[in-house]
Amino acid sequence: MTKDIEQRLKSKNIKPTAMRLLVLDFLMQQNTAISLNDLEKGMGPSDRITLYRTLKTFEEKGLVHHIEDGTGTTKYALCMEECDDHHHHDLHVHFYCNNCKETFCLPNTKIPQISLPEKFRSEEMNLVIKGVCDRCNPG
Amino acid sequence: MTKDIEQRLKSKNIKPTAMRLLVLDFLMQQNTAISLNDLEKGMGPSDRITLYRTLKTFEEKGLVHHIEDGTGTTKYALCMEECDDHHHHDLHVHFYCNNCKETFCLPNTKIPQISLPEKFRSEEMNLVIKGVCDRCNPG
DNA sequence: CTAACTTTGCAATAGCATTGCATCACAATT
DNA sequence: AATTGTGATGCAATGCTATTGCAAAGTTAG
Ligand SMILES: [Mn+2]
Ligand SMILES: [Mn+2]
Ligand SMILES: [Zn+2]
Ligand SMILES: [Zn+2]
Repeated sequence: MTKDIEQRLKSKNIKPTAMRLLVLDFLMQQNTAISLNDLEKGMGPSDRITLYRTLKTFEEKGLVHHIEDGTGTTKYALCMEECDDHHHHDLHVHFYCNNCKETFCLPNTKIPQISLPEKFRSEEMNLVIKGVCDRCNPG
Repeated sequence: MTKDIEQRLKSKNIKPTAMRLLVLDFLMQQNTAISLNDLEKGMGPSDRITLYRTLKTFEEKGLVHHIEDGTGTTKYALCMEECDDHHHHDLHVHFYCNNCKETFCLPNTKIPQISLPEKFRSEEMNLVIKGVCDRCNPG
């Protein structure tokens, strides 16, 4: 149902254009975080910059979040929490597989509370764990 | 004492060239992590690429570690733990100040143990906290 | 001194992120 | 229905950082 997708955009105050419907549809099919390149290759022929700005818009509106996994290439994934245009609260851990080079959201693995030194105030946290993912692990 | 610095290089199996002595000296004067640009500006006139490779060498030998703080620019800082050419164990937290834009090592703030989902195996961890640093915090 | 190896400097390239601007699509207004 | 304003899109250009190739200079061992 494209209605679903359209509704999801509207609920985040994003105008549901054709391009945006396609991008969101594509994002919903992923089970790993993807790069702008991945998006470009995965979609039909479309302008890279428009895709870039679509992702930016989605992020601003709290529909996707970006992940800096240490590869130098920003990855994007749908938000699972109730993010909005004012706050992202992605306190889940991200995982980068050294073997298959995929980046995962681990929505059920939360970043624990950290007690910082005196007078440091935390506003955001980003924890990336690198290793071998479930699919690449034998056994 | 330049002898000190020289010894520190030798103990990590790094040949103490003039350039490397200067770079290490500079690094030891910092109390935040610095970028290649910072290094270039902070040093006398010197070749950017040589500085880049010097940092790479230092990192390979376990003298410095790099930090991806999410700004897109890699930062470097001296290792405090007993890293060697085979293993970095920087399980401390890094902090990026949204106000002064500096990146800090918090050597006394360790990354807690995280229990990952079934079959995910951890090899490295990187936790960056963003917020306001002690120097930028009133009170 | 010579030969082998390492470090340095300069030039070039590769990648990704980001911006400017003109055009297009759409929806509200008259 | 024509007008007009706003946002979305497409294309070109740029900026910035990381990275590599190669030749010159420096260092060390025999
Ligand atoms: Mn995520
Ligand atoms: Mn550190
Ligand atoms: Zn994997
Ligand atoms: Zn600060």
